[in-house]
Amino acid sequence: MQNSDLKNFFTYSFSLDCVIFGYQNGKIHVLLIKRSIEPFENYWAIPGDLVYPDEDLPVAAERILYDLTRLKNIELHQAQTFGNPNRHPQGRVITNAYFALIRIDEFQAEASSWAEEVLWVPIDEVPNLAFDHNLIVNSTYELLKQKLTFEPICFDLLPVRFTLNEFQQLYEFAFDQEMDKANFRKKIKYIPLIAHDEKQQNVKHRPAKLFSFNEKLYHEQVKKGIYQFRM
Amino acid sequence: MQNSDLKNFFTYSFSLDCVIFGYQNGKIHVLLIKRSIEPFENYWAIPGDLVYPDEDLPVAAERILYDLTRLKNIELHQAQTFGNPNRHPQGRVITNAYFALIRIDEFQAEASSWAEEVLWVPIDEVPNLAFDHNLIVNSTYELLKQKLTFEPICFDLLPVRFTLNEFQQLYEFAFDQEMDKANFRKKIKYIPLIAHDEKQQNVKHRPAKLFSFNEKLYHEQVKKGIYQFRM
DNA sequence: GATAGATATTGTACAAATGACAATATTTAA
DNA sequence: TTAAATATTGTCATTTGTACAATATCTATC
Repeated sequence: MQNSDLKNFFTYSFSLDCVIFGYQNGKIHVLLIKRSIEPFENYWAIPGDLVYPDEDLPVAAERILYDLTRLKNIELHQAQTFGNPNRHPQGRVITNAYFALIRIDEFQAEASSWAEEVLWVPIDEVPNLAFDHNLIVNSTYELLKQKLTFEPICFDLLPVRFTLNEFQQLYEFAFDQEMDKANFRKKIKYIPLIAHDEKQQNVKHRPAKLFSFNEKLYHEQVKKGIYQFRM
Repeated sequence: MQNSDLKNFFTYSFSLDCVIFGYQNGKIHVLLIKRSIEPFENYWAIPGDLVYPDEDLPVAAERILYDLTRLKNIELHQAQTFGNPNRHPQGRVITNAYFALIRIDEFQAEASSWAEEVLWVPIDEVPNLAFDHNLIVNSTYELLKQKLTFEPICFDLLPVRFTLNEFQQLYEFAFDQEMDKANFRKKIKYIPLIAHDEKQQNVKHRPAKLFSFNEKLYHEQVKKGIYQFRM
């Protein structure tokens, strides 16, 4: 990109910021990067950058996340758009937040490009961030909590094959609500799960059966209108 | 705006489209305008236009809606952002949808600016629209239905004082589900309503009691955490 | 002012879902 | 073989949901 182009681009441009929520030890974290460039050099921020002129938003989300953190194969979901005219000190930059939920230990984040460091920080210990990124993180966290009720994104936080107890623990954490084991199993009766023959390994007690989310059946049922996910 | 500016602006710009849902005679409608300008001249579309470089999004939403339809004092809510690179034939235009819910008979929509006509069309009879506006309308309608479940925005669609039957009709339409009268009354048992002494007027049968939504009590209960609205 | 017509409002009985608690089953470790 | 640990299933009272019926109250008409 030439300098003159950059100038025009930057008087009115569109960026995309990724709020990556990571689950570990029963806690939700957010992935931050340290900026090595102006503006807000040396500030912590969420990974984000300008969208290319010919790039679709979901593609941009993946590219930007990979460029800055080397994370890939993560399903990103659209969140809110933030367009305050003063949110970026160098010009009008409207930004669209995308978010994802991952298990921290299944991925390896590495600083790349102009990201100097990466850091997982618990959601309730987020420091002062660059731009309006605190607003973006908080708003997106609220949205996440709502979406957990209506969309089966909780499975992003579980291993592909999980025990019903793991599922229940996640539920209890996400909705901050304890639940009886037997009753939890009744509650999820209609969620399309695949029961495998395989069992939990290396536990000092009766191993639990492993399940996985039946994504194909889920989409079929939703399409037919015979099922709507609700936690 | 000068011609050269316009050119740069238009190679990469940001617009805002308003999905205005209107309720009348037990049906949800969408407000359309007929475009008198290219591209998509003479096509029906939802009211939308470019956001000014210094304009915040909520302000732009109000301005654009007023410019094209003369509607004002309507509470607009942000919905999704649509950024497919080919969605606009003349360049890259990313657009952010905003939506609102109103009672059609309480407002007067009038074509203005480059809108040649305005039209309320039932949600299930929306014609082929300009750009990707069918996608925007459908996605936003899904979002609306989700929000109706968790937030008491349905009362925006009812008269301030309404009968339980009116309320039920709205429910049945919004969720596309018929319901027994007696059972509907049980279902809404915990929704904070004020029962007035006043009754329905000018009907040829036993008039129904009038109710209104107890917004004050609702907010108090939500604040205390003793109640969460759910339809 | 009595009665039919229309819709509002309330009641009942059964089915299904929920919640608290208990019982049984399967594995490891000793 | 038995204890320890957790998985899984079962029971029953309570609440909520559903279908249907009964009663109440108003208007219109004679």
